[in-house]
This record gives sequence, C-alpha cells and structure tokens, in this order.
Amino acid sequence: MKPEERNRRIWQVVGEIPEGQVMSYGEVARRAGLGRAARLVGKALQAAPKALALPWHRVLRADGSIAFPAGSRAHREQSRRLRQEGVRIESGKVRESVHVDKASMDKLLWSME
DNA sequence: TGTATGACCCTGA
DNA sequence: CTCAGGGCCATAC
Repeated sequence: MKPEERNRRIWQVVGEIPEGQVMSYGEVARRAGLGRAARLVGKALQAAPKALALPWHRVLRADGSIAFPAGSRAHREQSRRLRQEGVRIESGKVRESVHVDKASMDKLLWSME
C-alpha cells in the first residue's frame, strides 16, 4: 500500500470520530486497516494538511493519556480542545467513559466501505 | 544489510 | 499506579 493511501485512510477514520469522544492511535490504525501500525497514525496526523481541519485532539494513547510531552504547547492545546468538548481531563489523562461507544463505532464502520 | 527513532501497545512485576 | 522490556511498523541514514 502506498504512503498516501495509508494517510488517506487514517485521516478519514480520525475525521469520523464523534465530538466529545476519543480513540487511541492503535484503534485508529486497526480501523484504517493498518493492523498494529499505531505509530504511523502519529506520522499521518503530523503530515495532515491543515485544510482538512481534522479533530486530531480526539486521538490519545491506549491508556487515555495525551501523547505530547506534558507542558508542551501542543499538550496544552489538545487538553484545551478536549475540555471545550466536555471531555474531562485529569493529570494529562481522560476519563474511561469517553471512548468511542459501540453505536458510534457501528456508524463509523458503515461510513467506511 | 544494520541501526536508530518515533503524536504507540501490552504484559508482568 | 508506575516501570521496564519487548513488540510492532515505516522511515531515514
């Protein structure tokens, strides 16, 4: 698979994450058909055109923590955006309950094809 | 070919 | 809860 194809898939998955909910890098990778290539998701987001206006802030580590270094600008920006959507954050981590629920997941599966 | 480096993941202690 | 160690996949040199 070509690099652009991978990115396209990743961007689509990320773009479909419902507001107020979050998904881990690993989940995004699997949903995009990339197996365990969780690290690629980060790369893809890094390379994502700003014009796409992707909800990148809704992507977190598997344990619910923010991937950027604590204290960094990006870290603050991400927590700000999440809080703005009503997502509770405690010491760099989000609460268990906000992960994408089953209903939303089914919807995502449908929108793929 | 070989090594290093990530917006990562998982398990066991 | 934290930490270490090994796994994973693509890229860059």
